[in-house]
Amino acid sequence: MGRVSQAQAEENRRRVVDTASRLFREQGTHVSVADLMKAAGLTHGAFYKQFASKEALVDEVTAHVFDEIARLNAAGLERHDGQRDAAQRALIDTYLSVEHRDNAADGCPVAALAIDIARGPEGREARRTYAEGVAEFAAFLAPAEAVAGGEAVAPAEAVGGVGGVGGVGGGEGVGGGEGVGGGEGGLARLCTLVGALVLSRATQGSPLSEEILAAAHAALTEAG
Amino acid sequence: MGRVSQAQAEENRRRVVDTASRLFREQGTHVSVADLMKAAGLTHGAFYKQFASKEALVDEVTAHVFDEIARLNAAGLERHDGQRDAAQRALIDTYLSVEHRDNAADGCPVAALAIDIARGPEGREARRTYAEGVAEFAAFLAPAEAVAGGEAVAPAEAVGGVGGVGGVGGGEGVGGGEGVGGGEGGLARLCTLVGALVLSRATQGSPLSEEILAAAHAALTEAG
DNA sequence: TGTACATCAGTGAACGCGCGTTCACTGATGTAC
DNA sequence: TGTACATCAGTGAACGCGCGTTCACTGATGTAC
Repeated sequence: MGRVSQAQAEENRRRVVDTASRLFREQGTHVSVADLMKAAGLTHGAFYKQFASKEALVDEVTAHVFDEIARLNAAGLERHDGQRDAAQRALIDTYLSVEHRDNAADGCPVAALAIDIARGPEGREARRTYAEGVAEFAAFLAPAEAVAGGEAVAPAEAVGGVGGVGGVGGGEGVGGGEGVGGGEGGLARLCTLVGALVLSRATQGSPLSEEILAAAHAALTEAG
Repeated sequence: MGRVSQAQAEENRRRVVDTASRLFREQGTHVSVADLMKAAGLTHGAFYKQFASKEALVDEVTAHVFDEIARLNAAGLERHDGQRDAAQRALIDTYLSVEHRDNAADGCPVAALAIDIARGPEGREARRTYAEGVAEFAAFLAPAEAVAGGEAVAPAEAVGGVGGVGGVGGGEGVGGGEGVGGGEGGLARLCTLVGALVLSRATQGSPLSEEILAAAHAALTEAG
C-alpha cells in the first residue's frame, strides 16, 4: 500500500490510540507494538510514523482513557439530572458488577493501570495524568455531607472538564493540602471500589470473586 | 565452581525462593531468571537444576509468600494476647503506613501480586493459592460482631495453619456458599486496604498518595 | 581410615524467539504550474 | 482543468537486545570398596 489520505491517516492514528486504550486496560501496557498494530489493522512499521516511541503512546493513551472516563462520569451525572446521590449509586452498581470485572478493556483505568503506573518511573507523564484521574474520580465519589459541608469540590467542576482537573489544586501539581480530590470520604470509597475490582479479577474462577463484589457493594451502600 | 554440598544446595535453593518472593512483590513476576539468579548470587544456568520452569517457581513462590504472611498474622495475633481487635488495629496501622507503601518487597502479597495473578491463566496453581490467601486474610479482618455472631471463622483457625486455609470451605475449592473468608465485613475491609495500598503506590510522588492512606485509615478505624 | 570413582550443583556459551526500533522501498496523495 | 512531481503513510525485512531454556563442561562432594 502506498500513501494514504490525511483523513485516513488521522483515522488510523485514532484507531491505534483506541485499540491501545482497550488492550492496555485488558493486558497491561506491555502489549507489544506488533500486537497492537495488528489489532488496529496495520503493520508494526507504521507505528513510528505516528508516535515517537512506545512510551509516548503510553502517555497519550493514559491521558485519552482518563478523558474518556471523565466524560462518562459527567454524562452519568447528567443522566441523573445532576442528582449526585443517584449518579453515585448507579456508578457503584456498575463498577461492582460482574460485567465490569469481566470487561477490563472497557473498564476503569484507575484499577486497570494502577500496577503499570506504579512500576513505571516516578517522573513519567502518565503518572501525573493518573494522579489527576484519581483525584477527579474521588471528587465524584465524595459523600453528600462532605460536599454540602464544603469539604469537597463542587460536582460539576469535579467531573466536567475534559483534560482539566476541575477544582483540584491550583494548576501545577495535583492538589495542595487539605481535602483534595473529594476529601477523605471520596478517597476511601475509591479505595474500596478499586480494591474490590482488582481482587475480584484476581480471584476469578473462585466463588470468592463474586463475594468480594457483593461485600464491597454492601459496605458502600449500607453505611456510606 | 564444581559440585556443592547437599546442605549448600538446599540453602541456595531457599535463597532463590526468598529472593524471588521479594523481587516478585517489588517488580512483578516478570523479573527475569537471569536477574533473579544474579540477585541470589548465582548464575542463571543453575536455575534449571532446582526448578522445572519459571512458571513452577512462580507457583512455589506464591505459596511460600502466603505461608509467610499467614505466620506473620498469627504472630501478630499472639503478640496481642489473642485480642482480635487490638491485632486488627495494629495490622491496619502497619498496612496503611508509608513504610509499607515504600517497601513492596516485604509487603502484602495480596496487593503486590494481584495484577500478575489476574493476568495469568485461570487454571494456574498460583491462582488457587492466591484466592486461599485472600480468604484467610479476610477472615483475620472480620469485624468483632461478625465473629461473635458466628458469621466468620474462629480467629485461631483463620490465620494459624501454615499452608492450610483453616476453617475455609471443605478442602476442595475456596469456600462454598455464604460468609466465606471472614464474611462481608472482612472482605470489604480487605478491599479498602488493598485498594488504598495499590492507589497510594501508583500516585507516589503526589501528595494524594499520603492522603489516600490517611483516608482509608480513617474509614477503617472510625466507622468499622 | 584411605583410595577410586560416579554423581550432580553450578558455570557460561549458545539456542530460538519476541521485543522496540530503524530503514529502504512503494505508490497514492497533495501540490505547483 | 490537466499534467509533473515531491511528499509521506504504510510495508516488511532487518537491527541489537533480553527473554526462557538447553547443554557440554567442571570439579568438589558423596559413596563404594
